[in-house]
Amino acid sequence: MAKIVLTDDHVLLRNGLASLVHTLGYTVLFEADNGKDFISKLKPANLPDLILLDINMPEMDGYETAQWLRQNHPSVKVLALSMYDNESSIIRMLKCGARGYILKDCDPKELQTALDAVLTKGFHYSEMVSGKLIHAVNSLGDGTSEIKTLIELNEKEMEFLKYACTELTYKEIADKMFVSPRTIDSYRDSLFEKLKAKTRVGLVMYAVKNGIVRF
Amino acid sequence: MAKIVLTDDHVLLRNGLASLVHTLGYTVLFEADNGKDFISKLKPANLPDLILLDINMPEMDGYETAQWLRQNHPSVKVLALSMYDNESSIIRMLKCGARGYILKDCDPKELQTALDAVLTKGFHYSEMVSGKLIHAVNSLGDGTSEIKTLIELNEKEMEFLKYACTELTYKEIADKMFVSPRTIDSYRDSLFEKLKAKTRVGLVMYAVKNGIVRF
DNA sequence: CACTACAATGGTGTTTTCACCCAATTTCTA
DNA sequence: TAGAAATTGGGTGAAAACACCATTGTAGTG
Repeated sequence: MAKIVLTDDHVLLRNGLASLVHTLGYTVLFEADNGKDFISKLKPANLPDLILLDINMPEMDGYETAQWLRQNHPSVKVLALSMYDNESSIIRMLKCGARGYILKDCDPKELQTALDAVLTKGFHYSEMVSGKLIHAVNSLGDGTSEIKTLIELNEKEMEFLKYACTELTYKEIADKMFVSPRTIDSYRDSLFEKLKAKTRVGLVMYAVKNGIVRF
Repeated sequence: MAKIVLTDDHVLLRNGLASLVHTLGYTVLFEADNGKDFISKLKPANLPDLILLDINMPEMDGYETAQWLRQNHPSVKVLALSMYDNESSIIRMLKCGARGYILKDCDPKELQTALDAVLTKGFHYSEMVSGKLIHAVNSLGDGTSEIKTLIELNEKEMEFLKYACTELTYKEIADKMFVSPRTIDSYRDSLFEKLKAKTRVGLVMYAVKNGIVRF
């Protein structure tokens, strides 16, 4: 009987998952509100077989948690759970070590399929969330290899992107980040290219879609 | 034994709600994916006592559904369910006839309290979702009265706001809406004032927070 | 009817954003 | 170790966004 942990900041959804997981014959080892909570509740002597991991959470999100798991307890399989099916989140999560990726509004049957697949086969790519990824998955290898097409944002760009979602002007953002306004221009321009955006609004919508800003 | 209907586009969350509602001793009459689905499944001969209604849904959202219910079946009590606790959503939902408003990440106990309160007392204001509203609720009256502080957006402003969340320039938006660019300026300025925003990014973030744009 | 309110529009000017070209320094890498 | 790539920064000009003020027409209201 496989042991499963649920990590999601939405208690009610967790409840739904718990009952479903229970009826599927698995054991819910425990539930956690976020990555930090999960780590604090984890007992190395009684590791779960699988963790159902939400991406957008306060304190410590799904990406960080998955990475931590890969480094500290690689035997625990990660099945990512997300609100939206945008390609970059999926790839990023898979890159962090997730064995599969399902949507919160999926059918319970699909969750069951995914759970079974990850536990038995070790992964679940399904029809890869509305047909995305077909081109990217091929170059995925063993799960630790790099993905070239992935959108990588460095620390600075990430920080800038968050500020870009506020009403601060670029000059004000420059002050906050202790760099010159020209540098901010560079950050913006490189993000425009990476995210295929043309305006600041495009950046904001990208950040929203990818859970980079919480609201 | 009260009859309850669950309307939410997230199947898993609905599952959680269903099991919880069930253990609380209530009957789940049926579940629906969105407002349209709800209306099609509703049988006038067997009306529910209460509907747990999500706000952000495709096809027909919580606001529309609540309004439809108030006009067609006012005896059905509405308990709104939302992701985020921003004041305007709450007020708007209450104005559409909701008897209470709880968050998706609330504690199951709070849901129980809210359900019981709405079914017995007819309403549930709790600590009003993180202390907001204390000033607005006083002027609420019987639930059908107008609220002055409410943010009302007309059709044009709504349409503009959606376009503002794209990478279109104001000029292009003007073309799409068949008005002059000056008129777009007006829409923008009135939104700035209503939404207390200073920049287009502020408008976008408002739209995101309030589920005016889906992503 | 006069008065008010509001939606649509225009003019003008400032600030912010964006595009394009370029340079110095560091860091990575072949 | 030489060259490529990334990081930070600069200048300029055009386009977009924003502020403020004013006019017209229309709908509603006392």
